[in-house]
Amino acid sequence: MNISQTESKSNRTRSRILHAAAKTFRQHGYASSSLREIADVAEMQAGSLYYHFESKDELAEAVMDAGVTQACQHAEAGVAALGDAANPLDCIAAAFRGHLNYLLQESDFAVATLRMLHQTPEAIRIRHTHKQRAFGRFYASLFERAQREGFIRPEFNLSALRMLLLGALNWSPEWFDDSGLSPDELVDQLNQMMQCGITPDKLAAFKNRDSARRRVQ
Amino acid sequence: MNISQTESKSNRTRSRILHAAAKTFRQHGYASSSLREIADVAEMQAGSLYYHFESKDELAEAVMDAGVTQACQHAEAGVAALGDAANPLDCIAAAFRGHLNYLLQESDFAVATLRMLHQTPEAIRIRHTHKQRAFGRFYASLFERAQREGFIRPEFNLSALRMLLLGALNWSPEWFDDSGLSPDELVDQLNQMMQCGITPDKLAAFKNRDSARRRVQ
DNA sequence: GTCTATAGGTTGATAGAC
DNA sequence: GTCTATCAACCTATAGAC
Repeated sequence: MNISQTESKSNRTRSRILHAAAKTFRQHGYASSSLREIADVAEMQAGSLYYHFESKDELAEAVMDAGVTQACQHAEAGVAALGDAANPLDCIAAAFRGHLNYLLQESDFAVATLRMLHQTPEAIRIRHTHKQRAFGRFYASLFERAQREGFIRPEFNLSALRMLLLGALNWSPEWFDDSGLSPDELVDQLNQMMQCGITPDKLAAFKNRDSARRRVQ
Repeated sequence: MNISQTESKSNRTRSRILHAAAKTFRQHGYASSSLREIADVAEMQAGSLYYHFESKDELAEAVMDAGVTQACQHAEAGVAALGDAANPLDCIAAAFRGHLNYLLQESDFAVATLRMLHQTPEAIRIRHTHKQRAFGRFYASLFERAQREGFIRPEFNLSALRMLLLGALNWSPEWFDDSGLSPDELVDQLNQMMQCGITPDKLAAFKNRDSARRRVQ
């Protein structure tokens, strides 16, 4: 009893520090965030952080780990909710929905992670890249299945396609607040563009034929 | 004569410092890049930087200004090369081509700018946001014309669409080196997805466009 | 214009009281 | 577990020699 209560208390403090760090790192990046500021947000003194974390680096890495893990979990949960019979494009769309709702609503962790990438010591960056790849493979398998089953045209380079789309997601926290859209509306736009393109078919086909002819003449 | 030679020498040194700063900021971000390191790359002593720049902030802002300006110029140049008769989707594709070729090949400035955004003092960030908006309006006008003329379906929120696509561009330096693609191949994938989507049924429409685009390069 | 030397301030981290 | 006090290292920026 005593032990579990003690652990629970310690864990809650640790969590409070992690949230404070994520918030601060998100706002100012890694190097510009001092332990004094993080401690201030967590309502403690800077020296006290060291009871829970060995160094600033360890704290940063813990935030980054949580950032990838949580983003991955939300994307996977989106797919899982669809059930087994879903078609591959719906799976990708659902992963984006889970991922983006998390990225835009809940998460200082994931956004802090994206913004800290090129500031942390190299050892951290290397380890983080490996963890990130596991997340990448999850998405890669969704795209591979979709292409294999004929839902994505064979000429697409799946790796490039995946990274372009993840880039669109990852960049969205930079501007989303000014857009006036809801996360779900934004995902709808992305999925529409991804699956059907932006042109009205017949009009585009017609105009394009036109402009092609004009240019070839 | 003397004056112009002096100015030329001074300008060349200034440029050397700017390039060193861009390279260093790109690699480590704003706060983690010390003036000593920048000076080292520029092959001078840290104190000497102050003859050319008043502060680290001014140096950072100069790099960021160059980053937006150059990216904007390359996007505009891509469109300008098309001539007046080009259709709106070709204009967007050409802007992406110019923009992305710059972002992936030439530029420490633009990438450093993207990575410094949330680390600089707020005054810099605010001024930079204003300059960035001018670039945004350039793209916005391309998309508005395309939608007005029927090349983009009316249900698309143009602002969201634009920012999603620019996010895909802005994120590409993070992974491009591992992709094995050329910048032009990457732009082709992006433009294909944007215009026709990734599913098989619209392939024919794009192939029509393809011959037109390739003549323009 | 560039150098060296250094002031003045902040940072990550440690030690010891409670 | 948290606090206060403090150290050593590093940073930006300045001053003055050349």
